[in-house]
Amino acid sequence: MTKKKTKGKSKTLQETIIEVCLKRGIVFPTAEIYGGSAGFFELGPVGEALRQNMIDLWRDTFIKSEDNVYEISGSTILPEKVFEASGHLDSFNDPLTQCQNCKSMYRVDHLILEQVGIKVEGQSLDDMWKVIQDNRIKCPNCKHDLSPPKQFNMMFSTNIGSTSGNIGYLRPETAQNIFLSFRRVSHSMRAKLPFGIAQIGRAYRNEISPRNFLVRLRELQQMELEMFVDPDLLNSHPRWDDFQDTEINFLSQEAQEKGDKATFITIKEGIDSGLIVNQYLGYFLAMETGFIESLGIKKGKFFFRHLLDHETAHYSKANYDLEIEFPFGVVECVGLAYRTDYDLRKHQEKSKTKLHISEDGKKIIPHVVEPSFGVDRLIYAILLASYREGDRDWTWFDFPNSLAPWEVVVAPLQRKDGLPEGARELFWELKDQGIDAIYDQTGQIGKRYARSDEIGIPLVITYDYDSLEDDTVTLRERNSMKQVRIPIQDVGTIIREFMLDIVSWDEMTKEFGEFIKNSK
RNA sequence: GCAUCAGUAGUGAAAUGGUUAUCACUCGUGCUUCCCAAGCACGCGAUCCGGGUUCGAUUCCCGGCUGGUGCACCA
Repeated sequence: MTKKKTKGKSKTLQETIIEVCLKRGIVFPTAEIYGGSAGFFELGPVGEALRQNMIDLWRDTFIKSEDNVYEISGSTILPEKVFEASGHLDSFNDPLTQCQNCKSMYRVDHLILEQVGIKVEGQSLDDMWKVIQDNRIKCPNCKHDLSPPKQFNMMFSTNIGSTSGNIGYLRPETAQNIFLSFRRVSHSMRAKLPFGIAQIGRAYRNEISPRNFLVRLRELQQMELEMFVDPDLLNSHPRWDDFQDTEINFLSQEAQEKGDKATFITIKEGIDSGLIVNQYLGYFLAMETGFIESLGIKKGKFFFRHLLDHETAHYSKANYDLEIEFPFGVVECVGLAYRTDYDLRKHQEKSKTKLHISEDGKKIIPHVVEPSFGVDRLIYAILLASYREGDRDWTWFDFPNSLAPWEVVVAPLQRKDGLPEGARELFWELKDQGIDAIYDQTGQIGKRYARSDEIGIPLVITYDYDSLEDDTVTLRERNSMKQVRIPIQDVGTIIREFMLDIVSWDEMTKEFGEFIKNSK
Protein backbone atom coordinates (compact mmCIF):
# COMPACT_ATOMS: atom_id res chain seq x y z
CA MET A 1 0.00 0.00 0.00
CA THR A 2 1.29 3.41 -0.87
CA LYS A 3 0.93 6.79 0.78
CA LYS A 4 -1.76 8.41 2.85
CA LYS A 5 -4.31 11.00 2.14
CA THR A 6 -3.45 14.09 4.05
CA LYS A 7 -4.84 17.43 3.07
CA GLY A 8 -3.51 18.54 -0.29
CA LYS A 9 -0.94 15.77 -0.25
CA SER A 10 -0.54 13.03 -2.77
CA LYS A 11 -3.50 10.81 -3.49
CA THR A 12 -3.42 7.14 -4.13
CA LEU A 13 -3.91 5.99 -7.70
CA GLN A 14 -7.19 4.43 -6.61
CA GLU A 15 -8.47 7.74 -5.25
CA THR A 16 -7.45 9.51 -8.44
CA ILE A 17 -9.22 6.96 -10.63
CA ILE A 18 -12.40 7.13 -8.55
CA GLU A 19 -12.38 10.91 -8.84
CA VAL A 20 -12.19 10.77 -12.63
CA CYS A 21 -14.84 8.05 -12.72
CA LEU A 22 -17.30 10.24 -10.83
CA LYS A 23 -16.48 13.35 -12.78
CA ARG A 24 -16.66 11.83 -16.23
CA GLY A 25 -19.54 9.39 -15.93
CA ILE A 26 -17.52 6.19 -15.91
CA VAL A 27 -18.57 4.50 -12.66
CA PHE A 28 -20.56 5.72 -9.67
CA PRO A 29 -22.20 4.30 -6.52
CA THR A 30 -25.63 2.73 -6.79
CA ALA A 31 -28.49 4.68 -5.19
CA GLU A 32 -26.05 7.47 -4.41
CA ILE A 33 -28.78 10.06 -3.79
CA TYR A 34 -30.01 7.88 -0.91
CA GLY A 35 -26.55 7.44 0.55
CA GLY A 36 -25.51 4.51 -1.57
CA SER A 37 -25.36 0.79 -0.92
CA ALA A 38 -22.05 -0.91 -0.27
CA GLY A 39 -20.85 -3.34 -2.89
CA PHE A 40 -22.98 -2.00 -5.73
CA PHE A 41 -21.89 0.29 -8.54
CA GLU A 42 -23.44 1.58 -11.73
CA LEU A 43 -21.69 2.18 -15.02
CA GLY A 44 -22.21 5.56 -16.61
CA PRO A 45 -22.15 6.23 -20.35
CA VAL A 46 -18.38 5.98 -20.62
CA GLY A 47 -18.05 2.94 -18.38
CA GLU A 48 -20.82 1.15 -20.21
CA ALA A 49 -19.16 1.81 -23.55
CA LEU A 50 -15.94 0.35 -22.16
CA ARG A 51 -17.80 -2.66 -20.85
CA GLN A 52 -19.52 -3.35 -24.14
CA ASN A 53 -16.30 -2.99 -26.08
CA MET A 54 -14.47 -5.34 -23.74
CA ILE A 55 -17.28 -7.89 -23.95
CA ASP A 56 -17.18 -7.71 -27.75
CA LEU A 57 -13.46 -8.36 -27.64
CA TRP A 58 -13.95 -11.31 -25.30
CA ARG A 59 -16.70 -12.76 -27.46
CA ASP A 60 -14.50 -12.46 -30.53
CA THR A 61 -11.62 -14.15 -28.75
CA PHE A 62 -13.30 -16.93 -26.82
CA ILE A 63 -16.41 -17.68 -28.88
CA LYS A 64 -16.30 -16.38 -32.44
CA SER A 65 -12.73 -17.46 -33.09
CA GLU A 66 -13.37 -20.99 -31.86
CA ASP A 67 -15.19 -23.50 -33.97
CA ASN A 68 -17.43 -25.02 -31.31
CA VAL A 69 -18.21 -22.63 -28.50
CA TYR A 70 -21.87 -21.66 -27.98
CA GLU A 71 -23.15 -18.71 -26.01
CA ILE A 72 -26.24 -18.84 -23.81
CA SER A 73 -28.00 -16.47 -21.44
CA GLY A 74 -29.45 -17.96 -18.26
CA SER A 75 -31.66 -16.81 -15.41
CA THR A 76 -30.04 -15.17 -12.44
CA ILE A 77 -32.47 -16.70 -9.92
CA LEU A 78 -32.26 -20.46 -9.59
CA PRO A 79 -34.17 -22.92 -7.38
CA GLU A 80 -32.60 -24.28 -4.22
CA LYS A 81 -32.01 -27.78 -5.56
CA VAL A 82 -29.46 -26.44 -7.99
CA PHE A 83 -27.26 -25.30 -5.16
CA GLU A 84 -27.84 -28.39 -3.07
CA ALA A 85 -26.37 -30.30 -5.99
CA SER A 86 -23.59 -27.87 -6.82
CA GLY A 87 -22.38 -27.81 -3.23
CA HIS A 88 -22.85 -24.07 -2.85
CA LEU A 89 -25.46 -24.45 -0.16
CA ASP A 90 -22.96 -26.23 2.10
CA SER A 91 -19.81 -24.45 1.10
CA PHE A 92 -21.38 -21.06 0.89
CA ASN A 93 -22.78 -21.36 4.38
CA ASP A 94 -19.77 -20.44 6.41
CA PRO A 95 -20.15 -21.25 10.10
CA LEU A 96 -18.72 -18.34 12.06
CA THR A 97 -18.00 -17.80 15.73
CA GLN A 98 -17.14 -14.60 17.49
CA CYS A 99 -15.01 -13.89 20.53
CA GLN A 100 -17.20 -12.51 23.34
CA ASN A 101 -14.41 -10.22 24.43
CA CYS A 102 -12.40 -8.92 21.48
CA LYS A 103 -15.12 -9.49 18.85
CA SER A 104 -12.80 -11.32 16.46
CA MET A 105 -14.63 -13.53 13.95
CA TYR A 106 -13.47 -17.04 13.02
CA ARG A 107 -14.51 -19.75 10.59
CA VAL A 108 -15.55 -22.43 13.09
CA ASP A 109 -14.42 -25.45 11.09
CA HIS A 110 -11.04 -23.87 10.31
CA LEU A 111 -10.54 -22.89 13.93
CA ILE A 112 -11.34 -26.36 15.25
CA LEU A 113 -9.12 -28.06 12.69
CA GLU A 114 -6.25 -25.77 13.52
CA GLN A 115 -6.62 -25.95 17.32
CA VAL A 116 -7.41 -29.61 17.94
CA GLY A 117 -7.03 -31.27 14.53
CA ILE A 118 -10.66 -32.42 14.28
CA LYS A 119 -12.42 -32.22 10.92
CA VAL A 120 -15.95 -30.89 11.44
CA GLU A 121 -16.64 -29.56 7.96
CA GLY A 122 -20.28 -30.23 7.05
CA GLN A 123 -21.36 -31.05 10.60
CA SER A 124 -24.23 -29.29 12.31
CA LEU A 125 -23.77 -26.10 14.28
CA ASP A 126 -24.71 -27.89 17.50
CA ASP A 127 -22.05 -30.53 16.92
CA MET A 128 -19.43 -27.90 16.25
CA TRP A 129 -20.47 -26.00 19.39
CA LYS A 130 -20.09 -29.24 21.34
CA VAL A 131 -16.55 -29.72 19.98
CA ILE A 132 -15.67 -26.18 21.02
CA GLN A 133 -16.99 -26.72 24.54
CA ASP A 134 -15.57 -30.23 25.00
CA ASN A 135 -12.12 -29.11 23.91
CA ARG A 136 -12.30 -25.76 25.72
CA ILE A 137 -11.36 -23.89 22.54
CA LYS A 138 -10.84 -20.20 23.29
CA CYS A 139 -10.23 -17.13 21.18
CA PRO A 140 -6.70 -17.49 19.76
CA ASN A 141 -6.29 -13.76 20.03
CA CYS A 142 -7.27 -12.97 23.63
CA LYS A 143 -8.10 -16.40 25.17
CA HIS A 144 -11.66 -15.48 26.06
CA ASP A 145 -14.87 -17.42 25.40
CA LEU A 146 -16.35 -17.85 21.96
CA SER A 147 -20.00 -17.47 20.96
CA PRO A 148 -22.06 -20.43 19.65
CA PRO A 149 -21.50 -20.75 15.88
CA LYS A 150 -23.88 -19.05 13.46
CA GLN A 151 -24.31 -19.62 9.75
CA PHE A 152 -23.42 -16.86 7.38
CA ASN A 153 -24.91 -17.41 3.95
CA MET A 154 -23.02 -15.82 1.10
CA MET A 155 -25.90 -16.36 -1.33
CA PHE A 156 -28.79 -13.91 -1.60
CA SER A 157 -32.02 -15.81 -1.13
CA THR A 158 -35.58 -15.04 -2.10
CA ASN A 159 -38.97 -16.74 -2.27
CA ILE A 160 -40.22 -17.89 -5.63
CA GLY A 161 -43.94 -17.25 -6.00
CA SER A 162 -46.39 -16.24 -3.31
CA THR A 163 -45.90 -19.25 -1.05
CA SER A 164 -42.96 -19.31 1.23
CA GLY A 165 -40.95 -22.48 1.19
CA ASN A 166 -40.07 -22.41 -2.47
CA ILE A 167 -36.68 -20.89 -1.97
CA GLY A 168 -34.58 -19.45 -4.75
CA TYR A 169 -31.08 -18.00 -4.76
CA LEU A 170 -29.44 -15.39 -6.90
CA ARG A 171 -26.71 -17.30 -8.65
CA PRO A 172 -23.27 -16.80 -7.09
CA GLU A 173 -21.61 -17.66 -10.41
CA THR A 174 -22.88 -17.84 -13.97
CA ALA A 175 -21.42 -21.32 -14.44
CA GLN A 176 -24.37 -23.25 -12.99
CA ASN A 177 -26.73 -22.28 -15.84
CA ILE A 178 -24.29 -23.86 -18.22
CA PHE A 179 -24.38 -27.22 -16.44
CA LEU A 180 -28.16 -26.99 -16.15
CA SER A 181 -28.64 -26.42 -19.86
CA PHE A 182 -25.80 -28.74 -20.86
CA ARG A 183 -28.11 -31.43 -22.20
CA ARG A 184 -30.27 -29.07 -24.27
CA VAL A 185 -27.34 -27.19 -25.72
CA SER A 186 -25.30 -30.25 -26.58
CA HIS A 187 -28.31 -31.88 -28.27
CA SER A 188 -29.56 -28.85 -30.13
CA MET A 189 -26.10 -27.99 -31.42
CA ARG A 190 -25.29 -31.70 -31.99
CA ALA A 191 -22.09 -30.87 -30.18
CA LYS A 192 -19.12 -33.23 -30.22
CA LEU A 193 -16.39 -33.14 -27.64
CA PRO A 194 -14.52 -31.01 -27.15
CA PHE A 195 -16.97 -28.11 -27.14
CA GLY A 196 -17.69 -25.11 -25.00
CA ILE A 197 -20.66 -23.21 -23.60
CA ALA A 198 -20.15 -19.58 -22.69
CA GLN A 199 -22.16 -17.04 -20.79
CA ILE A 200 -21.84 -13.36 -20.03
CA GLY A 201 -23.98 -12.14 -17.17
CA ARG A 202 -24.46 -11.10 -13.60
CA ALA A 203 -23.82 -13.00 -10.38
CA TYR A 204 -24.42 -12.12 -6.75
CA ARG A 205 -22.51 -12.72 -3.54
CA ASN A 206 -23.46 -11.26 -0.20
CA GLU A 207 -19.93 -10.27 0.77
CA ILE A 208 -19.36 -9.53 4.43
CA SER A 209 -17.24 -6.55 3.62
CA PRO A 210 -17.15 -5.04 0.12
CA ARG A 211 -13.83 -3.30 -0.47
CA ASN A 212 -11.56 -1.62 -2.96
CA PHE A 213 -13.91 0.01 -5.43
CA LEU A 214 -14.75 -2.51 -8.17
CA VAL A 215 -12.75 -5.38 -6.68
CA ARG A 216 -15.11 -6.90 -4.15
CA LEU A 217 -18.73 -6.41 -5.13
CA ARG A 218 -22.06 -7.89 -4.15
CA GLU A 219 -23.38 -7.75 -7.69
CA LEU A 220 -20.80 -8.61 -10.28
CA GLN A 221 -20.56 -9.50 -13.93
CA GLN A 222 -18.77 -12.49 -15.31
CA MET A 223 -17.69 -13.78 -18.68
CA GLU A 224 -17.39 -17.52 -18.30
CA LEU A 225 -16.62 -20.41 -20.59
CA GLU A 226 -17.04 -24.05 -19.67
CA MET A 227 -14.99 -26.20 -22.03
CA PHE A 228 -16.18 -29.81 -22.05
CA VAL A 229 -13.47 -32.32 -22.85
CA ASP A 230 -13.14 -36.10 -23.01
CA PRO A 231 -11.10 -36.86 -19.86
CA ASP A 232 -8.88 -39.21 -21.85
CA LEU A 233 -8.00 -36.45 -24.28
CA LEU A 234 -7.11 -33.63 -21.89
CA ASN A 235 -3.57 -33.85 -23.17
CA SER A 236 -4.47 -33.96 -26.84
CA HIS A 237 -5.42 -30.40 -27.60
CA PRO A 238 -5.87 -30.08 -31.38
CA ARG A 239 -4.00 -26.77 -31.49
CA TRP A 240 -1.13 -27.75 -29.22
CA ASP A 241 1.48 -26.73 -31.79
CA ASP A 242 0.01 -23.23 -31.97
CA PHE A 243 0.34 -22.40 -28.30
CA GLN A 244 2.93 -24.70 -26.72
CA ASP A 245 5.64 -22.06 -27.13
CA THR A 246 3.56 -19.19 -25.74
CA GLU A 247 5.27 -17.60 -22.77
CA ILE A 248 3.28 -16.92 -19.63
CA ASN A 249 4.24 -15.32 -16.34
CA PHE A 250 3.73 -18.01 -13.73
CA LEU A 251 3.88 -18.15 -9.94
CA SER A 252 4.05 -21.74 -8.79
CA GLN A 253 2.90 -23.08 -5.44
CA GLU A 254 6.51 -23.78 -4.55
CA ALA A 255 7.59 -20.25 -5.44
CA GLN A 256 4.84 -18.85 -3.21
CA GLU A 257 5.97 -20.94 -0.27
CA LYS A 258 9.51 -19.67 -0.74
CA GLY A 259 8.34 -16.11 -1.25
CA ASP A 260 9.73 -15.99 -4.81
CA LYS A 261 8.39 -13.95 -7.70
CA ALA A 262 6.60 -15.14 -10.83
CA THR A 263 8.81 -16.24 -13.74
CA PHE A 264 8.22 -16.65 -17.46
CA ILE A 265 7.77 -20.19 -18.70
CA THR A 266 6.41 -21.62 -21.91
CA ILE A 267 3.22 -23.67 -21.83
CA LYS A 268 5.26 -26.71 -22.85
CA GLU A 269 7.65 -26.23 -19.93
CA GLY A 270 4.66 -25.90 -17.62
CA ILE A 271 3.14 -29.13 -18.86
CA ASP A 272 6.42 -31.06 -18.81
CA SER A 273 7.20 -30.02 -15.25
CA GLY A 274 3.67 -30.75 -14.07
CA LEU A 275 3.02 -27.14 -13.03
CA ILE A 276 0.20 -27.01 -15.56
CA VAL A 277 -2.08 -29.96 -15.04
CA ASN A 278 -3.13 -30.56 -18.66
CA GLN A 279 -3.00 -29.12 -22.18
CA TYR A 280 -6.46 -27.58 -22.05
CA LEU A 281 -5.50 -25.60 -18.99
CA GLY A 282 -2.34 -24.62 -20.85
CA TYR A 283 -4.37 -23.51 -23.83
CA PHE A 284 -6.48 -21.17 -21.74
CA LEU A 285 -3.48 -19.80 -19.86
CA ALA A 286 -2.13 -18.80 -23.27
CA MET A 287 -5.48 -17.43 -24.43
CA GLU A 288 -5.97 -15.42 -21.26
CA THR A 289 -2.52 -13.92 -21.66
CA GLY A 290 -3.36 -12.76 -25.16
CA PHE A 291 -6.70 -11.35 -24.11
CA ILE A 292 -5.33 -9.37 -21.18
CA GLU A 293 -2.59 -7.94 -23.39
CA SER A 294 -5.24 -6.81 -25.87
CA LEU A 295 -6.79 -4.75 -23.05
CA GLY A 296 -3.63 -2.68 -22.91
CA ILE A 297 -2.08 -4.44 -19.94
CA LYS A 298 1.58 -5.29 -20.42
CA LYS A 299 2.77 -8.86 -20.21
CA GLY A 300 5.14 -8.22 -17.29
CA LYS A 301 2.37 -6.57 -15.26
CA PHE A 302 0.30 -9.69 -14.66
CA PHE A 303 0.94 -13.28 -13.72
CA PHE A 304 -0.82 -16.53 -13.05
CA ARG A 305 -0.81 -17.72 -9.48
CA HIS A 306 -1.31 -21.41 -8.93
CA LEU A 307 -3.63 -21.35 -5.93
CA LEU A 308 -2.47 -23.25 -2.87
CA ASP A 309 -4.41 -26.38 -2.05
CA HIS A 310 -6.32 -24.84 0.86
CA GLU A 311 -7.40 -21.92 -1.33
CA THR A 312 -8.85 -24.10 -4.04
CA ALA A 313 -12.64 -24.22 -4.28
CA HIS A 314 -14.61 -27.35 -3.40
CA TYR A 315 -15.28 -28.20 -7.05
CA SER A 316 -11.82 -27.62 -8.40
CA LYS A 317 -8.79 -29.82 -8.86
CA ALA A 318 -6.50 -26.97 -9.86
CA ASN A 319 -6.93 -23.25 -10.01
CA TYR A 320 -4.86 -20.51 -11.62
CA ASP A 321 -5.73 -16.92 -10.79
CA LEU A 322 -4.66 -14.16 -13.11
CA GLU A 323 -3.42 -11.31 -10.95
CA ILE A 324 -2.61 -7.84 -12.24
CA GLU A 325 -0.07 -5.64 -10.45
CA PHE A 326 -0.74 -2.04 -9.50
CA PRO A 327 1.05 0.40 -7.22
CA PHE A 328 -1.30 -0.36 -4.33
CA GLY A 329 -1.32 -4.13 -4.77
CA VAL A 330 -2.60 -6.84 -7.04
CA VAL A 331 -6.10 -7.23 -8.44
CA GLU A 332 -7.26 -10.76 -9.22
CA CYS A 333 -9.28 -10.50 -12.41
CA VAL A 334 -9.55 -13.92 -13.99
CA GLY A 335 -9.72 -17.47 -12.70
CA LEU A 336 -8.95 -20.69 -14.51
CA ALA A 337 -10.39 -23.76 -12.79
CA TYR A 338 -10.19 -27.43 -13.58
CA ARG A 339 -13.66 -28.45 -12.39
CA THR A 340 -13.30 -32.05 -13.61
CA ASP A 341 -16.67 -33.84 -13.89
CA TYR A 342 -17.72 -32.59 -10.45
CA ASP A 343 -20.67 -30.44 -11.53
CA LEU A 344 -22.14 -32.69 -14.20
CA ARG A 345 -21.91 -35.71 -11.89
CA LYS A 346 -23.54 -33.87 -9.00
CA HIS A 347 -26.38 -32.61 -11.17
CA GLN A 348 -26.81 -36.02 -12.73
CA GLU A 349 -27.18 -37.63 -9.30
CA LYS A 350 -29.51 -35.00 -7.92
CA SER A 351 -31.72 -34.49 -10.98
CA LYS A 352 -31.69 -38.11 -12.14
CA THR A 353 -31.04 -36.77 -15.64
CA LYS A 354 -28.30 -38.31 -17.78
CA LEU A 355 -25.61 -35.75 -18.41
CA HIS A 356 -23.17 -37.69 -20.50
CA ILE A 357 -22.18 -37.48 -24.13
CA SER A 358 -22.37 -40.59 -26.28
CA GLU A 359 -19.44 -40.97 -28.61
CA ASP A 360 -18.23 -44.06 -30.43
CA GLY A 361 -20.51 -46.20 -28.32
CA LYS A 362 -18.98 -44.81 -25.15
CA LYS A 363 -20.81 -42.80 -22.52
CA ILE A 364 -18.55 -39.99 -21.42
CA ILE A 365 -19.08 -37.50 -18.65
CA PRO A 366 -16.81 -34.75 -19.87
CA HIS A 367 -14.32 -32.91 -17.73
CA VAL A 368 -14.64 -29.16 -17.50
CA VAL A 369 -11.99 -26.51 -17.86
CA GLU A 370 -13.32 -23.10 -16.89
CA PRO A 371 -11.83 -19.68 -17.65
CA SER A 372 -13.86 -17.13 -15.70
CA PHE A 373 -13.43 -13.37 -16.11
CA GLY A 374 -14.55 -10.66 -13.71
CA VAL A 375 -15.95 -7.89 -15.88
CA ASP A 376 -15.95 -5.19 -13.20
CA ARG A 377 -12.44 -5.93 -12.03
CA LEU A 378 -11.19 -5.91 -15.60
CA ILE A 379 -12.80 -2.51 -16.19
CA TYR A 380 -10.96 -1.29 -13.13
CA ALA A 381 -7.72 -2.88 -14.34
CA ILE A 382 -8.11 -1.23 -17.75
CA LEU A 383 -8.68 2.16 -16.13
CA LEU A 384 -5.62 1.75 -13.93
CA ALA A 385 -3.39 0.49 -16.73
CA SER A 386 -4.49 3.16 -19.22
CA TYR A 387 -4.44 6.15 -16.89
CA ARG A 388 -1.89 8.78 -17.93
CA GLU A 389 -0.73 12.12 -16.63
CA GLY A 390 2.22 14.23 -17.65
CA ASP A 391 2.96 16.49 -20.60
CA ARG A 392 -0.34 18.35 -20.47
CA ASP A 393 -2.61 20.09 -17.96
CA TRP A 394 -5.13 17.28 -17.83
CA THR A 395 -5.14 13.52 -17.46
CA TRP A 396 -6.08 11.02 -20.11
CA PHE A 397 -6.76 7.35 -20.74
CA ASP A 398 -4.60 5.59 -23.29
CA PHE A 399 -7.20 2.95 -24.10
CA PRO A 400 -6.54 0.52 -26.92
CA ASN A 401 -8.57 1.68 -29.93
CA SER A 402 -10.95 -1.24 -29.68
CA LEU A 403 -11.99 -0.19 -26.15
CA ALA A 404 -12.38 3.56 -26.62
CA PRO A 405 -15.86 4.81 -25.63
CA TRP A 406 -16.20 6.74 -28.91
CA GLU A 407 -14.00 6.69 -31.98
CA VAL A 408 -13.93 10.37 -32.78
CA VAL A 409 -15.15 13.79 -31.65
CA VAL A 410 -16.36 16.14 -34.37
CA ALA A 411 -15.81 19.77 -33.39
CA PRO A 412 -16.26 23.08 -35.21
CA LEU A 413 -13.36 25.39 -34.43
CA GLN A 414 -15.84 28.09 -33.48
CA ARG A 415 -19.54 28.27 -33.00
CA LYS A 416 -20.22 30.68 -35.88
CA ASP A 417 -19.49 31.61 -39.49
CA GLY A 418 -21.05 28.41 -40.76
CA LEU A 419 -18.53 26.14 -39.02
CA PRO A 420 -21.13 24.29 -36.88
CA GLU A 421 -23.19 23.59 -39.99
CA GLY A 422 -20.24 22.10 -41.82
CA ALA A 423 -19.17 20.08 -38.81
CA ARG A 424 -22.70 18.81 -38.26
CA GLU A 425 -22.92 17.64 -41.83
CA LEU A 426 -19.66 15.72 -41.52
CA PHE A 427 -20.80 14.29 -38.17
CA TRP A 428 -23.95 12.79 -39.72
CA GLU A 429 -22.01 11.58 -42.72
CA LEU A 430 -19.64 9.70 -40.41
CA LYS A 431 -22.54 8.22 -38.47
CA ASP A 432 -24.00 6.98 -41.74
CA GLN A 433 -20.72 5.26 -42.41
CA GLY A 434 -20.92 3.48 -39.07
CA ILE A 435 -18.26 5.56 -37.33
CA ASP A 436 -18.93 6.00 -33.63
CA ALA A 437 -18.73 9.78 -33.51
CA ILE A 438 -19.81 12.33 -30.93
CA TYR A 439 -20.39 16.03 -31.64
CA ASP A 440 -19.05 18.79 -29.38
CA GLN A 441 -19.22 22.54 -29.98
CA THR A 442 -19.19 23.74 -26.38
CA GLY A 443 -16.34 25.87 -25.10
CA GLN A 444 -13.05 26.64 -26.72
CA ILE A 445 -11.33 24.10 -28.89
CA GLY A 446 -8.51 23.35 -26.43
CA LYS A 447 -11.00 22.53 -23.73
CA ARG A 448 -12.77 20.13 -26.03
CA TYR A 449 -9.50 18.36 -26.80
CA ALA A 450 -8.90 18.03 -23.08
CA ARG A 451 -12.34 16.63 -22.37
CA SER A 452 -11.95 14.17 -25.19
CA ASP A 453 -8.58 12.97 -23.89
CA GLU A 454 -9.96 12.65 -20.40
CA ILE A 455 -12.33 9.87 -21.43
CA GLY A 456 -9.84 8.31 -23.79
CA ILE A 457 -11.33 9.14 -27.20
CA PRO A 458 -8.45 8.59 -29.66
CA LEU A 459 -9.35 11.15 -32.36
CA VAL A 460 -10.80 14.63 -32.77
CA ILE A 461 -11.81 16.20 -36.09
CA THR A 462 -11.76 19.99 -36.18
CA TYR A 463 -13.75 21.77 -38.85
CA ASP A 464 -12.12 25.16 -39.35
CA TYR A 465 -12.14 28.12 -41.72
CA ASP A 466 -10.01 26.30 -44.27
CA SER A 467 -12.58 23.52 -44.29
CA LEU A 468 -15.08 25.98 -45.75
CA GLU A 469 -12.65 26.73 -48.58
CA ASP A 470 -11.09 23.42 -49.54
CA ASP A 471 -13.12 20.60 -47.94
CA THR A 472 -10.36 19.40 -45.63
CA VAL A 473 -10.41 18.99 -41.85
CA THR A 474 -7.78 18.42 -39.20
CA LEU A 475 -7.55 15.13 -37.38
CA ARG A 476 -5.93 15.14 -33.93
CA GLU A 477 -4.57 12.07 -32.19
CA ARG A 478 -4.88 11.72 -28.42
CA ASN A 479 -1.48 10.38 -27.40
CA SER A 480 0.75 12.63 -29.53
CA MET A 481 -1.59 15.64 -29.63
CA LYS A 482 -0.42 15.99 -33.25
CA GLN A 483 -2.66 16.79 -36.18
CA VAL A 484 -2.89 16.03 -39.88
CA ARG A 485 -5.07 17.72 -42.47
CA ILE A 486 -7.12 15.36 -44.59
CA PRO A 487 -9.80 15.59 -47.29
CA ILE A 488 -13.33 15.38 -45.97
CA GLN A 489 -14.33 12.64 -48.38
CA ASP A 490 -11.60 10.35 -47.00
CA VAL A 491 -12.28 10.94 -43.31
CA GLY A 492 -14.43 7.85 -42.78
CA THR A 493 -11.97 5.50 -44.43
CA ILE A 494 -8.99 6.99 -42.66
CA ILE A 495 -10.64 6.74 -39.25
CA ARG A 496 -11.65 3.15 -39.89
CA GLU A 497 -8.12 2.15 -40.91
CA PHE A 498 -6.62 3.88 -37.90
CA MET A 499 -9.12 2.34 -35.46
CA LEU A 500 -8.50 -1.15 -36.80
CA ASP A 501 -4.74 -0.58 -36.46
CA ILE A 502 -4.30 -1.02 -40.20
CA VAL A 503 -2.55 2.34 -40.41
CA SER A 504 -0.56 3.73 -37.50
CA TRP A 505 -0.52 7.37 -36.54
CA ASP A 506 3.14 7.59 -37.57
CA GLU A 507 2.29 6.35 -41.04
CA MET A 508 -0.54 8.82 -41.17
CA THR A 509 1.66 11.80 -40.35
CA LYS A 510 4.17 10.60 -42.95
CA GLU A 511 1.49 10.43 -45.59
CA PHE A 512 -0.28 13.71 -44.88
CA GLY A 513 2.41 15.71 -43.10
CA GLU A 514 1.94 17.19 -39.68
CA PHE A 515 -0.50 20.06 -39.54
CA ILE A 516 0.84 23.10 -37.74
CA LYS A 517 -1.63 25.84 -36.94
CA ASN A 518 -1.20 28.98 -39.00
CA SER A 519 -1.14 31.20 -35.95
CA LYS A 520 -2.76 34.60 -36.46
C1' G B 1 -18.76 -8.24 11.29
C1' C B 2 -15.03 -5.62 14.87
C1' A B 3 -11.75 -1.33 15.59
C1' U B 4 -10.38 3.43 13.88
C1' C B 5 -10.54 7.95 10.94
C1' A B 6 -13.67 10.63 7.81
C1' G B 7 -18.33 12.70 5.11
C1' U B 8 -19.61 20.80 3.02
C1' A B 9 -21.77 22.61 -4.82
C1' G B 10 -19.93 18.16 -10.30
C1' U B 11 -14.47 17.92 -8.33
C1' G B 12 -10.95 19.62 -4.64
C1' A B 13 -10.75 22.50 -0.49
C1' A B 14 -12.22 26.64 3.63
C1' A B 15 -15.37 28.32 7.68
C1' U B 16 -19.02 28.71 11.50
C1' G B 17 -23.70 27.20 18.03
C1' G B 18 -26.77 32.95 15.31
C1' U B 19 -28.18 37.73 8.98
C1' U B 20 -27.34 35.63 2.60
C1' A B 21 -21.95 29.14 4.27
C1' U B 22 -16.36 31.07 1.39
C1' C B 23 -12.80 29.90 -2.60
C1' A B 24 -10.62 27.52 -6.96
C1' C B 25 -11.49 24.53 -10.98
C1' U B 26 -15.55 22.29 -13.64
C1' C B 27 -20.38 23.26 -15.83
C1' G B 28 -24.03 26.84 -18.47
C1' U B 29 -24.95 31.71 -21.35
C1' G B 30 -22.70 35.75 -23.92
C1' C B 31 -18.30 38.58 -25.87
C1' U B 32 -13.45 37.95 -27.97
C1' U B 33 -11.55 34.74 -36.32
C1' C B 34 -10.15 31.30 -30.73
C1' C B 35 -6.08 24.83 -32.67
C1' C B 36 -4.53 22.36 -27.00
C1' A B 37 -8.53 23.48 -19.88
C1' A B 38 -6.37 31.62 -22.21
C1' G B 39 -9.27 36.31 -20.91
C1' C B 40 -13.78 39.21 -19.50
C1' A B 41 -18.99 39.46 -17.81
C1' C B 42 -23.13 36.98 -15.95
C1' G B 43 -25.26 32.48 -14.05
C1' C B 44 -26.41 27.28 -11.94
C1' G B 45 -24.88 24.49 -7.97
C1' A B 46 -23.51 22.05 -1.34
C1' U B 47 -23.43 21.16 4.84
C1' C B 48 -24.95 12.25 3.92
C1' C B 49 -29.71 10.45 6.62
C1' G B 50 -32.62 10.19 11.28
C1' G B 51 -33.11 11.47 16.35
C1' G B 52 -31.42 14.37 20.75
C1' U B 53 -29.45 18.89 23.48
C1' U B 54 -30.52 24.21 22.45
C1' C B 55 -34.39 30.05 21.63
C1' G B 56 -31.30 28.45 17.41
C1' A B 57 -27.21 22.66 15.02
C1' U B 58 -23.65 22.16 9.03
C1' U B 59 -20.97 22.73 13.85
C1' C B 60 -22.09 19.35 20.14
C1' C B 61 -24.21 14.15 21.49
C1' C B 62 -26.47 9.26 19.90
C1' G B 63 -27.88 5.92 15.97
C1' G B 64 -27.72 4.69 10.80
C1' C B 65 -25.63 4.98 5.81
C1' U B 66 -21.27 5.58 2.77
C1' G B 67 -15.92 5.69 2.14
C1' G B 68 -10.44 4.98 3.68
C1' U B 69 -7.18 1.93 6.77
C1' G B 70 -6.16 -2.52 10.03
C1' C B 71 -8.20 -7.38 11.59
C1' A B 72 -11.51 -11.18 10.04
C1' C B 73 -13.87 -13.12 5.61
C1' C B 74 -13.44 -13.97 0.15
C1' A B 75 -17.16 -20.90 -1.46
